[in-house]
Amino acid sequence: MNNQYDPKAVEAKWQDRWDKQRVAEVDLRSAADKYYMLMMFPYPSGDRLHVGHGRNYILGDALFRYLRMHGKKALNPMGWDAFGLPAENAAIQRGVHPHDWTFANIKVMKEQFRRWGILYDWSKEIASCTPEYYRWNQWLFLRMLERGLAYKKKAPVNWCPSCRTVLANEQVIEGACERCGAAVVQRDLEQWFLRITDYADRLLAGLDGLPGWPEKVKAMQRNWIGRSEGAEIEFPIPALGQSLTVFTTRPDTIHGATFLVLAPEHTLAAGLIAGNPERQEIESWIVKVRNTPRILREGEAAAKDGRATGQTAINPATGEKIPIWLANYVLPDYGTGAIMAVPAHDARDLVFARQEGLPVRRVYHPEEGVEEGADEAGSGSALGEPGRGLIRNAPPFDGLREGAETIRGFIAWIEQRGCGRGKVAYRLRDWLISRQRYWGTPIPVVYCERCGAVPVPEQELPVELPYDVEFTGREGNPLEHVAAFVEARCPRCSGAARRETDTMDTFVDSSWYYLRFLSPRDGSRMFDSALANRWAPIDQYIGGIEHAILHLLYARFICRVLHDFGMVGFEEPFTDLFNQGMITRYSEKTGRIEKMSKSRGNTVSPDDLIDAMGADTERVYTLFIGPPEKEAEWSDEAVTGAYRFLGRVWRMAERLAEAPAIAPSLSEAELERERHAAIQRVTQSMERFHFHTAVAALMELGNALSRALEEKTASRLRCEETFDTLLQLLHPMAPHVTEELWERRGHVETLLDTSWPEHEAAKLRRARIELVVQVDGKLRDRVEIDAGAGEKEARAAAMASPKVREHLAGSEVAKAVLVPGRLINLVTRRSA
RNA sequence: GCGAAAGUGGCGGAAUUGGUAUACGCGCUAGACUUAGGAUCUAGUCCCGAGCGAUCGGGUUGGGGGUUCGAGUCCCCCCUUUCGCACCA
Repeated sequence: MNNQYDPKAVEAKWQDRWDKQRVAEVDLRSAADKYYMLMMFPYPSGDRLHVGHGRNYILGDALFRYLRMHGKKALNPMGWDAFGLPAENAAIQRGVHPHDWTFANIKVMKEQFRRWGILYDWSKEIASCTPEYYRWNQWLFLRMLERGLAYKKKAPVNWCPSCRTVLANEQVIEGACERCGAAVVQRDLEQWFLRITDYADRLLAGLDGLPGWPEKVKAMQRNWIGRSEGAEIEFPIPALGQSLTVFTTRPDTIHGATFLVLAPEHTLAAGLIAGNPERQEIESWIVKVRNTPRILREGEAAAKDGRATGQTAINPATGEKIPIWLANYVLPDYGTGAIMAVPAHDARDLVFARQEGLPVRRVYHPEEGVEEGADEAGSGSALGEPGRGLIRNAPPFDGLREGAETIRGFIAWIEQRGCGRGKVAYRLRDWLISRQRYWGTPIPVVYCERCGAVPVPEQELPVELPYDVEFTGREGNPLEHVAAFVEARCPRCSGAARRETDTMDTFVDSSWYYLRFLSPRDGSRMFDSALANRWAPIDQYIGGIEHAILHLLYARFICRVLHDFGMVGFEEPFTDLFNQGMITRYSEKTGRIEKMSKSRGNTVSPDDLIDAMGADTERVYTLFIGPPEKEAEWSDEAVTGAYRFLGRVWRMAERLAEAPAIAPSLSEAELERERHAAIQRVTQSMERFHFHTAVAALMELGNALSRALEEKTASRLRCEETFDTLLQLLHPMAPHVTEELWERRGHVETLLDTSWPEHEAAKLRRARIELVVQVDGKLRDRVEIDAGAGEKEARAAAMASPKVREHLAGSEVAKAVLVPGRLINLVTRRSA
């Protein structure tokens, strides 16, 4: 007889059984109620999952099993976000085809999920790299193209002149190509965009209707959308016979605009420097700025660098001629790519004005008697604090106070004079979906010499990725060299045409996958709207904070597009969002505690851990490690705490026989109380996602039962009942060992099919309680008293305590505050 | 710089609504058992002081102030840390 806890055989047995019985499978049409949970769409990257990754899935599975025991057959599907750059890199570096590499990785990951004991509805499995899936990316693209939501424009890419290929941002290391080290340049290419900016306002407003989302994520999205109200103002340029439009949030400072600054990329730049004697120098400077990778240009307070164009514009408010400059600190794609510089009220403009010796003119002046700010840009740098100053020398606005009201007045005045209009600008840019890569969804367009860009007709979808491709990492997109793919017929005129070789950003795949899970094999449509409206939006989405912005914003955008197309009846795809914190661990490499990752060499392999202590141990520890929304440091030593706990539970099963048939005393009511208290605490903890306190409560119940067995204070029946409850409550965290012990206890039904226990309030009450006695708020004694005792009795019992008397000596009790069932506080007044 | 969150034993952390601070676990200490192990069990473990002792007294949730019979929790000021954003006009 072996009473050593050995999880290996037990876990294999139950994993096998869950697989065979397809326990997580949900019939979407007949399910009585709906609850749709979702884990992030994982990328099969080829690196084995480590225990840090496990947190997401283990958390989800604990929730799934918990719901299941509440009678909810939740839908928990899993699929693969299978396109992407690493597959292509693997092909280049190791000569494995991205397709084969990806599917090999998927197989490995599925096995890892299995070993964690995670239940997914695999009948709904999808992989975004299959034509059955990506044809609907193409279909959606065509619908968006029809409605002007997809369009093409020039945009810069990172270009390695030596490899003659496009690089992703992460392939550019300090301005150089990661492979060959050549200096990377910015090159303009015609690329496809989705018009997410049309939805900026709706995406922003929608955040207010998401109480189930973490504030942090909503704040990040608001920040990313970056809405700011202001005005567009026209500054006439007499020499060119046209005017320049700038965007400003501070039209009220227009009288202080002493020069204009354009981004070097601005379309008017060439015209403005045409007559400049230093034109050549300026042109090469422009090229230099443009070739600076965006990350460097925007990064860490890069020095301001500019050139005067030699031209002037007219400030429409003052009628003055002001110089026009080009400078790197003005971004080409925010606002109009041009600003009116007000150095007196803008810190950046001030720096630049001082550097170049440009004039500074104040609009707002401190009020009489108000201390003047430290420097001349003091006022105005803190917009939104009205009353910081008054306008002077700007008729007809003199005397107005800084604030939103004044700004509105200026906008009205500018509109009236016909030199501008109120305008809202967004930081959000349109979504660039073009990738010059093989391993992605081909964009369904062909280019015909006669007809131009022509969409591929719907009946010709999918445009399939060819399998036979050569991967060199050089000479651009491998697809360009596949003649059978590139050479096409124009759908309109049947003439010779060239197929688009750009593929789509993988965020397109992940922005609607949750809908495809509902009808994964439907070859006739993107998804089944009736099922989508029944099962979506997602009740609970669980994933990492790293997707707070891009993925979640794109998915919200696409959901609205589908809504506007009449395909779904809701605008928000994810009702409740939970972001689990990352698992960190000390890294030998860097000497710091960091996010667990392969590159930092601080991962812990679940395979080794499971071999040594079992998946249940990993699960319990992962849930016990701390509040799931916070970062948590993995401790190799602390894992043994979980292992010991499960071992104690395991051995307890045999010790149940030691309990006496009949309780020797009334003290077994205490065990019953502990059992109900545990039910209550675990349930409350689970509802709040506080799995760590749920585990703690179960450890306490285990300790209580262990004590009862040791001291033989409870009958066998009571001990068995307590043990069964422990197994039920522990099941979501440690499914294998609990099922096994449950079965060995002789139950026929599996634990997963039992219903979650409920606590009885009556069982939580004690007849006699310990009442804490405080004197002036300080704990002095505890007295035993009837639970239902009133203030009179409580006070009498408190006064009966010698310790309390001692502390009351020389004082009299002015009043007593009773918290029923908890404490009594005697407040003294010094005796006269 | 802006925004958000958080500071509790040697460590991870607990404490729905203001009501016994430090649950649970790790580590550590002592002991038991043992054909030595990363096994199991028992007891102890916030700090200071007194006592042979069961105990007793005092202090403690980053610092300071306030509200309250009572504050880890609420309010004000300060300090520190982490995360996110950052030439966004």
